[in-house]
Formats: sequence, structure tokens, C-alpha cells
Amino acid sequence: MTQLARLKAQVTDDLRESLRRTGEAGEVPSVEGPEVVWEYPSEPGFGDLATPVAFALARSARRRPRDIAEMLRRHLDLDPQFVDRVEVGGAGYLNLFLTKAFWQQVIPGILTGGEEYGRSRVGAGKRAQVEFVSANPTGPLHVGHGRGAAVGDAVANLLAAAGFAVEREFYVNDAGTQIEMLARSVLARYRQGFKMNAPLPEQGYHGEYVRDVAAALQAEVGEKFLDLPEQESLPAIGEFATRLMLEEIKGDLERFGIHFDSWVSEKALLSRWGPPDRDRLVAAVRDLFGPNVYEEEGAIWLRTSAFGDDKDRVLIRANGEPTYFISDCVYHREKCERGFDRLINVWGADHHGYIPRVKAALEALGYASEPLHVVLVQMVTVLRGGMPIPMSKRSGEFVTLAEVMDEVGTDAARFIFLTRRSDSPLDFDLEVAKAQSMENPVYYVQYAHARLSSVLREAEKAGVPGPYLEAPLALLDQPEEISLLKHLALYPEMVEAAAVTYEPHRMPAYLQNLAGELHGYYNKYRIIGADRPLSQARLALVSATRTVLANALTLLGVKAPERM
RNA sequence: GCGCCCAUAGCUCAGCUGGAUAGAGCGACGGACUACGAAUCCGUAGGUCAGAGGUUCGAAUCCUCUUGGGCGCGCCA
Repeated sequence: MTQLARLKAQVTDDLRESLRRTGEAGEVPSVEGPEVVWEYPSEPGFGDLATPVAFALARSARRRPRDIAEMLRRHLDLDPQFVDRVEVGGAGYLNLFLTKAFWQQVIPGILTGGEEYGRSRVGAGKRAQVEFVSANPTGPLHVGHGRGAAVGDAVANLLAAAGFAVEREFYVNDAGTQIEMLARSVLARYRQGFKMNAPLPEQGYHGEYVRDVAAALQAEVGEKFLDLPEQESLPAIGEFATRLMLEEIKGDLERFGIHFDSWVSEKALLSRWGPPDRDRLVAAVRDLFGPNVYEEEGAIWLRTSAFGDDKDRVLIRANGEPTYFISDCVYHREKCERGFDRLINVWGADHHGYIPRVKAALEALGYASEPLHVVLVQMVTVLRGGMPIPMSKRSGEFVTLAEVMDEVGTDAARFIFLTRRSDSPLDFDLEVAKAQSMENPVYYVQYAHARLSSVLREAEKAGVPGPYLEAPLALLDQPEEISLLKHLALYPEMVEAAAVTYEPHRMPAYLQNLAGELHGYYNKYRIIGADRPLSQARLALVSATRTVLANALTLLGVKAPERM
């Protein structure tokens, strides 16, 4: 628990006590523990902490909020070491002005906490799984996957910082017709490699990478698949191509700085259901869902409408083939069985219509749907100098994640993917992303970190080395210093809020504010000077700021460079 | 037709469980390096929070409608 959290809890208690006393004094009718919410006013005149609790009481007490706030204020008994004074502001706000000593105290917490500063225990003892990317292994990752990867990884990092035991999972859609289509496409290119007339299938994959896979296939098996009947060659080619694509995907992700704890194969999952003959499938499905399964017009349906979905969904088609939905059911059942307290799915926003049916499936399986939360990630439009680059999956023309990493680097890409809320569409301009200028927020933040690293190196040279635990912090009394301290003090709450709402985009916003505070401060004041105690105090502040910058950047998967 | 999401400064976007005078960045204009990193800073300009009702002491935030956008609605994956 941070100093700030402790103070808020303490003042909340005092406030309740004050309420009780005002009630006893007959000044207002006693009210059962009202919600005490705390705000951080941006206006200095409104103090450091403010609560509108008097407004909530005004109605039942039939008194003006200002009067109630005034009574509460008189009955408050707060520690003068931390709370300088309390004022009634506006129409009835209770404004707390904290002492400089209080804010100065955040520094020791940060310096001793180090990498741990900002971690909390809200998720302690709980397990969370974050499933993300989960791209079909039918082609390379594109920018959209990159955004999903950045978001999923950041959400996982945030949950871990909030105390959850986190597992990152990639669900490999290696079963079904899309793999078969990939195999047919590779086979066509493979045959073309032998000067045969073999057109790509109608719905085939047109990307250049298919030729690469075909060439690799030829290098491995030579002419072997030319004579083989397709029933034999296609499964083998499918496996070969899937393996190759997965390797490429893994390589891209590794380069993007993302590591998965588990890779779950849809094919392997389904194969546990035995051979795909209809009777056994139906039996398995009935066994799984019980009475919520019924047969109509030759198909097997799940009664998802009984659990909040618009309509029922087909599990097994009339032709005996299982649907994609059945895979989802089986997969999510397995997730539940693994005993996670939270299941986070990061999906493309075009899949939002699937949320009700998957939740319904969980309910039908006898699990609660609440632990499942879907983070939707909207489309990325790639621009170059303001002009959109056309992308089409069908023609195989799309900007790959690898290309983005080549051109703008991983740090800029990851940071930009996280600057907007994930469910709003993102314009990603390559020229802006690689510009090392103020247009590019990632450098603004990284520069702050590099700059402070440099200052700390200078301090060492000047004979004022760290870790500044004994620094006379009372000397930090300039308004910019107090403001910076407040930002640092708020960091743990930021992380916790971003984690529980699954909204990583709050972190870049926080970072830009913090970096802004720092740059302003740096330009106005000299850190290392003739006054040694003052230098030490400022270096303590600088060191603490650097730690928070580094911790926050790490959560986003962005490097915190010592030099740039 | 039904459902979900969105509309905030010229541009790109924040705005936490409703709170005080709605904020950044970019772009524009004007300034600041003989001291720790000018990839920086300081200042100026810029708003009917799409529109109309409603709830509330109080609404960018919640509800309804309208307009204008995005997406989803298959025994496809």
C-alpha cells in the first residue's frame, strides 16, 4: 500500500467518524456510510485531494452541500504532519491541502521499491489468462496482428503488475478449411515451380509468401508430391505450410518482444474428440451440453438463445462437419477447466458479434461467463505521408508486422499501437512513426529517460553518487517539484486502474504527462549545482522519476534507453 | 431491418465510478542553449463536447430520439 492510498483510507475513516459525530450533535441526520470518492483537482486552488461527499448527503439531510461540508470540516481531526488544511470550496467540495512533507515521502518508497514500485496486490492469489494474436497460420502477421499483440502483451503485463499470475496464450487455428485452402494454394505454386499449368484456387491465398512456402517444399521433397493423389499430398502440405508459417509468426513475435507461455493447437484439441465421424461427434456434443442440444433440419444446434444470445447456433452441420463454433466451445471449456479466475480474449473488433454466443456457450457448459472478458481491437489503417496504403486480404496485399518493424522499429510501433484506446480505429502513419521528432511521442518519453540517465551519470562524475536515500528531501519545495512528486505518487493507482479496466492506453497518456513535467522542470532548474544538499535532494527526485519512467515503459514493452 | 461501437480545438486524440473554469500533442505564430542531453522548454491563438429533449443540486460522461460514420448479423472461417 502506498503512502497516498494509506492517507486516503485514513481520511475516509476520519470523515466517517466526523459524520457520526455531526449526526450525534444533531447537525445532520446520520447517514449510513456514504461512498467517499476522491479526486485529484487539477486546479491548485482546490487542493490536492477533494471529495464531493457533501453533495451526496445534501438531499437526505435537506441542507445545503456547503453547510454539510463545513460541518464535516469542523469535525475532522487530521494528522497535521500530512494534511496542511481543509477548505470548503465551490458549492460544497471538501478540499484537502497536503503538506510538502507528505509528497516528499514518495521518494523513499520509489527508491527502495525500484522495479517493484507500482505493483499492487489486487490480483494476488488469482490467475489470469490472456489469449491474444491467435492468427491463422496461413500467412505472415500483419499490422493488425501487431496492434493486437501490443495490446495483449500490455494487458498481460498490467495484470501481472496488479498481482495476478498471468499466462499468455496463442490459440493456433490449424484446423479446418482455411488450412486446406493454404495447402491447395501451396500445391498450385509448387506445381507452377515445375512449369505446370496450375491456377490458384478460387478462394486461394495470393500472397507472395505462398511461393516461398512452395519453394521450401520443393527443396525438401523435390518432385515427390507431383505424382501423389491430392488426398495424400494436401494434408502433408498443409502440415508443412502450417509449420513454416508458425515459425515465421513466432519469429516475428519474438522480434516484437512478445513471449507466449503456451501455444494451443485447435487441431490437437479437436483430435481428442476422436475421428470426425458424425455419430461420435453428436454423442460427444450431447455429452458436453446435455439438454441444450437439439437436432433440426439435419443439423445439431446449441440453444444459446437460452443464455442471452440472439439465436441458436449450429454445432454440427447437416453434412456432418463440425462448425468453427464448436471449436470455440471446446476451447473455452478447456480454458475454464484450467481454473483461471480471469479469461481475457483479445479479438479483432469485427468479431464483436461472437461475444454473446461464446458467453452463452460457457453458461450452457455450466460455467459462469463473468470471468471471460473480451478486449476488442479495432482496425489499423497504415498511411505513408498521409496517404492510406491499400490492403486486401484476398489479393494478399497487406503491410506485414515485419515490414513495420523494419521501417519504424519495435519501440515506436508498440507505443503507437497503445496510444489510443484499443476499440477505436487507428491511423498508423509510417512517416510519423519513424520521424525522430516531437510528432512522435515515444521519443519524447524515451528522451526523458535517457536525459535523466545522463544526469545521473554526470552526478557520479561530479562526486554526488546515488542512491540518495539520505538526501534532505525537505529542500524539494518548488511548485514544479511538488507537482512532479504528485505525478509519481499517482503512478501505482494508474497501473491498477489500467489493469482492472484492461485499458493499457492510459499508460502512454500518463507517461507523456510525466515526461512533460520532467522536461519542464529540467529546463527551469539546475539539478547538479554548488549546493550539495540541494543537489542530492534533486538527484533523489530525478532518480525516482527515472525509475517510474522505466517501470511504465517496461509495462508497455518499450525500452527505456540510457542513451539515444 | 436488427444489434454493437463511435462523433470533443484546423488535424490526431485524452477526459477515471456523473462534479468546480473541458485538456494534451501536432500544425500556426513569437521567444529560450558559454552550466547537468535543444529529440527539450516558455508564451500566444484556437471549443455551441454532432443536434434536440430528459434525469440530477450538477451532464462531454447516464436515458430517449434525430443526423452522420464504422462494424457485425451464414449449416463461412
